[in-house]
This record gives sequence, structure tokens and C-alpha cells, in this order.
Amino acid sequence: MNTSKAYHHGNLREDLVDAALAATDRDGAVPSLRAVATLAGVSHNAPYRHFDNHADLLGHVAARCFSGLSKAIKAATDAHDEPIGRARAGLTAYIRYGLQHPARYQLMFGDISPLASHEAVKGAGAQAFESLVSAARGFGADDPYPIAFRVFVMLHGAVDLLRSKFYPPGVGDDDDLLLEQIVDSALNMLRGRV
Amino acid sequence: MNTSKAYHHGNLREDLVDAALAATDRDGAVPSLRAVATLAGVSHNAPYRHFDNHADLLGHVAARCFSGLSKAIKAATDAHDEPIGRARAGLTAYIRYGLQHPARYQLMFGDISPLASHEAVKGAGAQAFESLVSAARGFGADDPYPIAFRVFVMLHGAVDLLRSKFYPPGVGDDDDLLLEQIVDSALNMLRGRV
DNA sequence: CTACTATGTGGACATCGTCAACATGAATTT
DNA sequence: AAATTCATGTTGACGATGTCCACATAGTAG
Repeated sequence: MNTSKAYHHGNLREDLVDAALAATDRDGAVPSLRAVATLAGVSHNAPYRHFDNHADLLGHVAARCFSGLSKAIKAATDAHDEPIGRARAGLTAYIRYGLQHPARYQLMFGDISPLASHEAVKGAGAQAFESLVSAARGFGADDPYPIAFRVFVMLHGAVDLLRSKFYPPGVGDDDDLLLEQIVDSALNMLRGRV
Repeated sequence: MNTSKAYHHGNLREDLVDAALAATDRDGAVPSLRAVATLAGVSHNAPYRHFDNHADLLGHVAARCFSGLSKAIKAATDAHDEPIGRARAGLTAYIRYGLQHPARYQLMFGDISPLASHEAVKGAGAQAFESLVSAARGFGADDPYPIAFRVFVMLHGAVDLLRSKFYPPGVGDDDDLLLEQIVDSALNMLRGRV
């Protein structure tokens, strides 16, 4: 994590992304530019030599989080053999990742809007989405992209609502139960049982 | 909108909420406390005599937005007679409201988190949710609350993703088409055709 | 060795949410 | 009617933030 310190010429760029991710996890919130710089041991202005601005730095952190999400999904699906079990595990893993890392998820989809046009994010996000597409294709979908998107919409809505504890009256607050029901619905969508 | 100006003793409280909503719509972003105060023509500290803090004020604005959402849904459903047409219109109205008033939607569901525990918001949000519940009940659901929640999850995910222009590759960027497909899925959920 | 460029520092500015101290108008009490 | 209390609004200040500018320094190229 902390490598060469030759005043000039270190790998500050990487160190800043590391520090930002660490601060995100530590504080459970999107870190300020200055906090990241301080944590990395440099002045509050040093990041501007490596990133356009605050949002740009966060974009690279978000890209890393997308990779982590992809990895978590892959690990979950790999633990199963038959297609339905694999799919269910993957869908569950998506939501769980969001709930276990709420600050990361906020970084990935929150209102630091330029993220949507951030190249690093687009690439990493696309890769995560592809696993949904291939799952839909595996279930024989003619046109897997729209189906995958709808499932994605469902998963995203679930994470965002459960994360903010926005429970309407009458639904209880048992996250595990709600999650299971949501995963069932998403799975049915994925299988074409609209 | 702008009423009594008796220096002391006006309806500043209401005026501040009005100003905050106006600023939200004008700037397309969550307004700062100071901006709201300035727009209402008072000093930057006057709001503290009527609200606990920034988030508290925004909570009352959010409650008003929830009422607007309920009204929009009701207007849409009232234009139809048969149940399916009514439901489809309501679901569509929900998403359209979010897309046409992105800043309001951010106020309602964004990360000004205390909102979830804000009394004014809970009440207004619950009322909006009830329309989904009664729709599910109308379609003969045994237990309409979980179904309504899943539909809500879908709608919320759709607004949040479409609002942030986060289109994965392969799905295009035709909001109207995506919206129609999403509404179809949500409608099927609501009808118990999981 | 000298010049250039990349990288990091320090200071400054406007903006923000919030707190504390003060002022003033209105209501209440006598 | 006069005095006191209270609600409401103002000014000033603080620390934190993102960003800009001028400057310093290290590594590199000529």
C-alpha cells in the first residue's frame, strides 16, 4: 500500500486511490479531497497533479469498487453448479455487496454525477453488467440486454432502498427476508418468466 | 407565495419551504441553507428559528414533493377506467415524475439520510406507497405489501438509473422505450404474474 | 552545467453548515 | 400604561471544503 517515498516521483497516483478507498471504508462516507490527501501524507493540493478534480479521483475509486463487485459475484456463482443456483447466488451477491459496502455503492452510483461519463467507471461497470447479460442468455433469452437491464434496475433499486432504510409501512424491516423475495423476483425476470 | 412582510411575525416557515422548493427546481440541485435564506429575503441564520438544521428544512420540502408525486399518480390513474390501464398509467406517472423533477427526487430519496427518519417525509411517503398497495390488492393479491414493495423497488431503481444516465452498453439510451419495458415488468409483478 | 518539466507546497478565496452574541418587535404581566 | 419576557431575526465568527494561483524543488534532457 505505502511504497516509495522519494518526495518526488513516487506512485502517488495509486497511493491516492488507495487512500481514498481506505477512507471510504473507514468513515462509511465519500471522503473529501483534502482528507484523502492528508491520509496519503501529501498537501491538499497534490492530488491536482494526478486528477482533474475531486470527482475524477472518486471516479477511479468507483472503478475499483466495480471490480470488487464483479469479483464478489464471480466468487458467489462459482460456488454453484446448476444455472438457477448460480444465478440466484450472483443476484444475491450483488445486493449483499451494496449493503455491506454502502459507501462504496454510493461512490459507484451516487450523485457525484460526472461518474456516469467517467471512462474508468464505464469500463468497470460494463464488465459487471455483462455477467447479467450472459446469465440471461444462458436461460435462452432472445434479446438478453433489455432483460439484463430490467434485472439490474431491480437490484439497484433494492440496494438503494435497503441501504437508506426507507421501509414503507407494512413491509417490515427484515432485510434478509426482503432480499430473498427481491432476488426471487429478479430471478424470474432473468429466466424470462416476466 | 410571498405574503406578509411584518419584519417579525410573518409566515417565514412556509416561505422558506416555498423558497427551497423553488430553488430546487430553478437550479436542478439540492439548495444550500444559505441560498434558501437569501432567496426568502432573510439572513443566513433565520432558518434556524424554524428548523433544526439544513436536513430538517429539506425534509419538509421532500414531504411536499411526495404530495406532488401522489397527486401526479392520482391524476394519471383517474384518466383511465379499467384496472390494468389505471395501474399502467400510475406506474408510468411515478417514473415520469422522477425523471421530470430529478432534483426533487434526489431530495426525496437522496443521501441526506436523516430523511428516512424524518416524520414529515415518512407520512407523505407512506401515502404515496399506499396507492401501490391498493393496486396490488385490486389484482387479488393475498399479501399486497410485499408485492407493492417489490414494484416500488423496481420503479425506484428505474428512476435512479435513468436519472443518472447510467446506461450499460447494449441497452441503448431511448428512455421512453426503456421506461415502457420497465413499466410492463412492474405491471406484471403487480398483477401477481411474478 | 543549464534549462525545462513534472510534481509537490503554501497561501488565498468563495462557499458551506453551524454556533454564539446581540437586537428588536410583540405578547404578557402587573 | 409601563415593564418584563419571549420569539424571531441579524451580525460575526469558526472550521471545513473545492479550487485557483504563485512558488519551490527534484529529476531529466540538452
